[in-house]
Amino acid sequence: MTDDDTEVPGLVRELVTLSRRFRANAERLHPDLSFVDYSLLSELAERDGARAGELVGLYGLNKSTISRQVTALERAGLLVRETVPGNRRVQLLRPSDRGRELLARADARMYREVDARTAGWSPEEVRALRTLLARYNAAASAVAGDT
Amino acid sequence: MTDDDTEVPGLVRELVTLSRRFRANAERLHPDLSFVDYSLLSELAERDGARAGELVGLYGLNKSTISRQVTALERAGLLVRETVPGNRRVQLLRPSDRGRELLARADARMYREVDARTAGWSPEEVRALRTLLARYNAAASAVAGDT
DNA sequence: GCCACAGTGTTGCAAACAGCAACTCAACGG
DNA sequence: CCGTTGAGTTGCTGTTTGCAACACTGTGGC
Repeated sequence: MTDDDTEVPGLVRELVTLSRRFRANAERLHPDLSFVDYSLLSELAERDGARAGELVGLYGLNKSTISRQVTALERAGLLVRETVPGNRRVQLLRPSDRGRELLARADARMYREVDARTAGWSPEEVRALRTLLARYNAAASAVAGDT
Repeated sequence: MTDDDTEVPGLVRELVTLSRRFRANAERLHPDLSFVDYSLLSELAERDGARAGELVGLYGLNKSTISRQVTALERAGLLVRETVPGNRRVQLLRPSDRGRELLARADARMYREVDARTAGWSPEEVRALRTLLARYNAAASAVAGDT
């Protein structure tokens, strides 16, 4: 589009590196809660309950994948399913107390890690990265159209 | 550790969302070259050759994982191994012509995608995201100490 | 020169992660 | 009542990853 095109290849490389690395790193940071489990619980806690379909849309995964991961979390006692009164097809997913507990511990480690990596950054820079990533992620949902 | 701490949780969530989503999206964008293959070829092309151990360090993966992925790429004819004269232990990995060809196609799609997602951004914003991510990734290597 | 040791990569095994297609069950519209 | 759509689940398969054990190369005593 404009002449910021020269930035795009570099941006792609950073996005790829981050994506491939972040998961492995998270596994090391909190071995008791896998990256997948962490991401799901984190999302459910943030939204205070969500349906499986929303998670499918959010991560662009197949519904069978989400179904299995939810089942695993439930069996591990980290999440509970609530049936919505008016509609027996959908189920509201919510982290259990134990789930919140593990999530809080994992969160603490993640925050410490990101803190460490952004040590020496100005508050504005941290904020800018968060804001720009948020915009990018939001655009992602729109572009992909993966509902 | 200043009062930008309030930004960190939000930043973590964006990083998680991006990491979990980006891979699935890349698979859809260029089905002929998996995300894993793309990341490796991209890195090899950029550095114009690298050793397996460097890739291990870069992505924080187990060396067996890299070994297998390199083997797969070689069998697919997308990469060649060169033995370094002075040292028969190491091998220099390089994308083959066919590898570069597929990489170029995948790159084109990735660039288009990122372009689309950053449509409406100012050049400075795109540049800022790239720069901040680059700094974050660079810090990652340092913090993790994963050599 | 030989032998322990460190470096580099490979392989056997097992687990987590993911997609596709076929299925069940619930809701809705005639 | 029946066809259709929506929401999840399950069988099957393939990929991605880690760990431990291995093979082979180079290096440094001795």
